[in-house]
Amino acid sequence: MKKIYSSIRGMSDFDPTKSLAFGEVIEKAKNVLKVFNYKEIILPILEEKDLFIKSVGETTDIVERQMFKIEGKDIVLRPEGTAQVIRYYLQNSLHKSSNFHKFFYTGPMFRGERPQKGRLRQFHHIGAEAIGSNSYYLDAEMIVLALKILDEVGVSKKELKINTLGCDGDKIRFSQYLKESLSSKKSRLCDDCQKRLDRNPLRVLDCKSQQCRKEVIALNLEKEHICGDCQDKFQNLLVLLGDLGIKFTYSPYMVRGLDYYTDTVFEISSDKLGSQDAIGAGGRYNNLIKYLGGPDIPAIGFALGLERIFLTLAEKKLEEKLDVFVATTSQELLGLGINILGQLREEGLSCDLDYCAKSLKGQMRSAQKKGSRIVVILGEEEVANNTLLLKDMDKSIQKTIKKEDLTLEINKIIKA
RNA sequence: GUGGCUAUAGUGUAGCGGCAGCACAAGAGAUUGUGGUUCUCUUAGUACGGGUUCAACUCCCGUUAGCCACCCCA
Repeated sequence: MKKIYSSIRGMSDFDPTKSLAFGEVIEKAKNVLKVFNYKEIILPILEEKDLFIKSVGETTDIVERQMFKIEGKDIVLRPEGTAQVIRYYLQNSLHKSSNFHKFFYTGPMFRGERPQKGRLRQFHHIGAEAIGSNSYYLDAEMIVLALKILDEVGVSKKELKINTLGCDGDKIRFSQYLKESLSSKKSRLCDDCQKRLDRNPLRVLDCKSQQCRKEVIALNLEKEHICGDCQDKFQNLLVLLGDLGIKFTYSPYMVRGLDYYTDTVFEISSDKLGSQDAIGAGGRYNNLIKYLGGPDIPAIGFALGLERIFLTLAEKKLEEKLDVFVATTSQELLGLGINILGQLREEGLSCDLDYCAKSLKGQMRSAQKKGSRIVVILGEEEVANNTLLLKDMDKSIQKTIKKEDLTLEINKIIKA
């Protein structure tokens, strides 16, 4: 038996129906982004590995074991977009051209995880970044924008979770505190958390294990680890969101897994997704630009997972209907048929004919299957009289027209 | 990355250690230039590679892919 190649693990094909839905979602999202004045940038799929080590974090799973490397080079397939946008921003010294920028991007991202529903090795993000302001009004805009996009594309049920991690100083202090206060109880934490305590103590906070949760609650954490400024800002943001009518859940134990996040973090989830329930997430990354060698400029962004968005959408029967199908009574007339197609396509009408030598009956069947609104029938009789037979498929009526009236008559039917 | 489950025409599904069925879809046709309903016919399958056995789609191992939970994240 001949070998049939299959796609690479975790990388799926989009069939015509999915592609149509994909295009529709992207288009709707882009319209919202445009209304919010975000500018699209299209960036390469390959980046220097070090960019992600420095931004996402050396000890994160993404960097430690999920990146696809180009053999023999320090180049990887991008696992996410934020670091890349900042790379672009700094490379072009955009802070010198204006003190505030809004960008968005869409495209494939790559992470070598074990695939599951809602978790692919090649998946698609649509992400937005706003660079140059630390205002909580901007935080609110970001959240409103993410929700608005999801509304527009038809994700009805979703939950917004929000938290603040505090500024860099807060994060360091709090990590230290957790390390110290939990070290005596280390043996009671799950295996994962014992490791986390050394490497990334904040992650212990959102562990799902009952035992770890108990220990975290026992610490009786207030928000004292967050400095006054950050607390005020966060409070203001929550009030503002309330005023804007945004429903949210304050999730004090939510910690995002990418090192660059600071202050406000949020996540939007759906209960239709099973284990991989986050359809979008984002937050501030006020230190990233400085950390990547640029000036001290605050920024915030989010990313939505397109495949996960699709999973939440009820499967719609999306079909592209054909305006006109051209049927001929013999193969010899195909040349004339093709001329007609050319004429119709100039008018922007979608049309097609049969290349498989089907009988007229067969052609009618396939016209019907393609959802054709109109069938143009071309036979010897029509050729002799310089006419065409025009059939309205919905009404099941047909009439003979003069060849030169073709587009006129078709438009009459379509616009009726 | 860890543990587990699954794999049968294009799709959805039966079945059995001894001839692989069904439905839908697809193609052809039903007095010859016309679609949808109906009827007839046709095409098409045990994911891949090994092993056990007289005999494997069935049992075992491996590979690949998908799924579930964990992990991670969008």
